[in-house]
Amino acid sequence: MVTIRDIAKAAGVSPMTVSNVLNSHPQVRATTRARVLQTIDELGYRVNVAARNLRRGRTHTIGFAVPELDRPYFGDLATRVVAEAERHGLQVVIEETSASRDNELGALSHSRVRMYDGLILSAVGLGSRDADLLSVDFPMVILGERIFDGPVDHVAMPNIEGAAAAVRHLHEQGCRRVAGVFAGAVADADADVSMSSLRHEGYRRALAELSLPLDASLSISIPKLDLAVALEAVGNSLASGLRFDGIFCSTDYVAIAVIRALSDAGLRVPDDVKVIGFDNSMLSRYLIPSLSTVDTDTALVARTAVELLVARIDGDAAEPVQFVPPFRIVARESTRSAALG
Amino acid sequence: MVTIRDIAKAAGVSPMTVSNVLNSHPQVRATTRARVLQTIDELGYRVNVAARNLRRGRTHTIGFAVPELDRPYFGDLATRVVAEAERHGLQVVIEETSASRDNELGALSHSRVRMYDGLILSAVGLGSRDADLLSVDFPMVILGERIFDGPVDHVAMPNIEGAAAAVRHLHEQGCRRVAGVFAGAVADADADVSMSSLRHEGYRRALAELSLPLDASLSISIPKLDLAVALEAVGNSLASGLRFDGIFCSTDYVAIAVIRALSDAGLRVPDDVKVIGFDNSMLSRYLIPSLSTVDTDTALVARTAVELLVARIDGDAAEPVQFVPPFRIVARESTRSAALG
DNA sequence: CTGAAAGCGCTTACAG
DNA sequence: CTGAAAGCGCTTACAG
Repeated sequence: MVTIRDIAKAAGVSPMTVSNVLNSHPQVRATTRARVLQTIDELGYRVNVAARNLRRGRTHTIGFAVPELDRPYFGDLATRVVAEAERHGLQVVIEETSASRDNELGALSHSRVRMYDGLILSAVGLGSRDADLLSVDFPMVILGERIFDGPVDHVAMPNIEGAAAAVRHLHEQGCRRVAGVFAGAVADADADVSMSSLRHEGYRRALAELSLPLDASLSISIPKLDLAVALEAVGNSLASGLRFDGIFCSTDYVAIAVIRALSDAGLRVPDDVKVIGFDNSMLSRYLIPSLSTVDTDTALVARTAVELLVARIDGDAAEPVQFVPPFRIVARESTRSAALG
Repeated sequence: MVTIRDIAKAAGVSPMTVSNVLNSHPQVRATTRARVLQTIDELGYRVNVAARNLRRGRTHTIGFAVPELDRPYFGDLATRVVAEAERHGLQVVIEETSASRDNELGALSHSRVRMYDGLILSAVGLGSRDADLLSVDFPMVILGERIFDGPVDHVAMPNIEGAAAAVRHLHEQGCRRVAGVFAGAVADADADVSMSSLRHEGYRRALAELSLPLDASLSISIPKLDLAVALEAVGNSLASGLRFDGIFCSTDYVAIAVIRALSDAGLRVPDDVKVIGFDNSMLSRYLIPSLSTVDTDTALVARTAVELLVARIDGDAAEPVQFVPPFRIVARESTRSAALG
C-alpha cells in the first residue's frame, strides 16, 4: 500500500508537506504542490481514511437505524437521508433493526456506534420506558413515531392529528361506519405508545368527535404492518361478517393489501368502501383506484433530522428539540363519493 | 473519552491485557478478566473503532452503490444485501449514484472507498467501454444489468432471456401486437448495453421468433424508469393512436404507471391489454389486477454478490466470476386470458 | 513555505 | 498468564 511517506520520499519533501497538499492548505508553493500531486498520481496513492479518522476524531459517517428498508416509506426516507447527509459531507451506514427493540438498542450500545459521528434512530420498538437508555454520549436524533420526553432531539410524526384528519375526511365523503387497520395490541389502553397505537388514538378521537360508532371489532389489529398479514386479517374480518363503509389504514403500504382484500370479497372501492392510507408514498397516485392518504412531508422529516444531527455533531448543546412536521390530506379516488364522482 | 489505557490504569494491568480481554483471547486469567470487564463497565469504555481499523487494516464495512434507493427493487435489494452482509459481520454504507456514470465512477475512485473492505456496485450508468476503469485494487463485485468482460466478479441479470420469456408469455395468453416500455435510446442499435436495451433485445428476439409485428412505434422509449414519465409517455402513445393488446414493462414499478395510463385511456387490463412487468416486487401480487412478472430471485442475487465479495476480501485470487440467476415467469391477473378466466 | 516530532487508540509479535 | 515497545498512516501545533 502506498502511504504518505512513500509520496514524500519520491517527491523529495516531508510527509507533512504531502499532508498539506492533500488537505489543500494554502501555504504550499505552487511548484511543490504540483510535484506532490504528480507523484500521488504516478504512485496511485489514496488516503487511508481509517488513519485520518483516528487522527481527526471524526469519521464523517452517520448511522441510520431503520426498521425495514423494503417498506416503501423507509426506502423513501433512506433515500432522502442519504441525500441530505451528502450535502453535509456525511456518509450513511444503514442498519436494519427489523423493528425489534433489541436491535434498536443494539444500534445504540453496540461498540461499532463509535465509528459514527452520530446516529439517526428510527425507533419503533423502543418505548417511553426506554427514555433513560437514550442518554448516550454521542450525537443522536430519534426519528419517528413515539412520544418521548427523552434527552435527545426527536423528529416526531403527527400521528394522532393525521389519523384523526383522515377519519374526518372519510366522514366528509359520506362514511358512517369507519374501520381501521393497526399493528399491535391497540385495543389495550395500556398499549405501548407505538406508531399504530397513536394513529389508533387519532382514529378513536375522531370517531368520538363525529359521534360515529366505535365498535372494537372495527379496529382490525395485525401483528405487523405486512402485506400478507393485512390481506388475511381484513379478509377474515369480512368473511366473518364485519361491515363498514370506510377504512383507515395505518400506512399506504397496508392500504394496498386492504384494497385487495376488499376486492377479493366483492366490494368496490370507493363505491362500497372508501379507503385512506398514511404516508403519501410515491406509488399512491398511480394505483387503481388512486389512494387517498395523509402526506407528512418525508423530505422535510429527513432534512430536519439530518440538520439537527449535524448541529449536535458541531457541538450544539442546547436543550433537546422536538419537531413535528405539518401534514395534509391528499384526496384521491379511493375516497371519492358518488355525489362528487 | 475513556481509552484502553484508562482501563488498564484503573484495573492495575497493562493496556495489552485489556486488549486481550476485549478480543476474547483465552490466555487471560479468569479473575483478571473479571476485574477488567468490571472496570470497563464502571468507566463506560467503548472501543475506538477507527483505531482498531487502522491497526487491523480492515473496517468490516462494505460499500453498496445503488442507483435509486426509493425504487422498490433497490429497496428490496438493499435490505437483502444488508442482511447478508450482517451474516458475515459486515456493515454496509449505502451510496446513491442516481444512476449517473459520474457518481458510479465516484463510488469507485473517491478516496473514501479506502474505508471499505470492498464494494458492491450496482452499475447502470457504466458501460462496456468503462471496463478498464474497473481494474481497481480493492475487492469489488459488479451487480446488475450490463455485460462486461471486465476484470471483476459480476452478478448479471437474465435480461434478454427474461424479457423474451415475458413476451412469449403474452403471446401464449393470446396477444398478437405487443408493445414495450424501455428507458433510453433503445431504437438505436448502437445503444449502450443498458438494462433496458438488453430487455429490449429480448423483446425483439421473441417478437421475431414468434413472427409478431415489430413496429418501432411499439417500443415506447422513456428517458428514465420513472412513474410520472412512464404515465405520460404511454398516455401520449395511446392518445396518438397507438394500439396493442399486450405490453412488456421493463420493471414492475413502471408497470404500475402503465396500467394506470391504460385505465385512464379507458382500456381494461387484462381484457383489452395484457401487462407484464419484471422483478416480482413485493407489491405485485396485491395490485389490482395483480401483476404478472419475471422473478429473478433477488435474494439469491444479494446472497451471491455478498459471498463473492467476502471471498475476495478473504484473499480469493481466482479468475473473475460471472453469475446469472435463474428466472421464472409469474403469471397473475394482468395477463389472464378470457378463455382461462 | 517547509520539516521534525509527537500522538490519535489500538493490536501484535516478542519476551519473560 | 502478563508486559514493554513498536507501529498502523495520518495530522497538527510548533519551530525555523
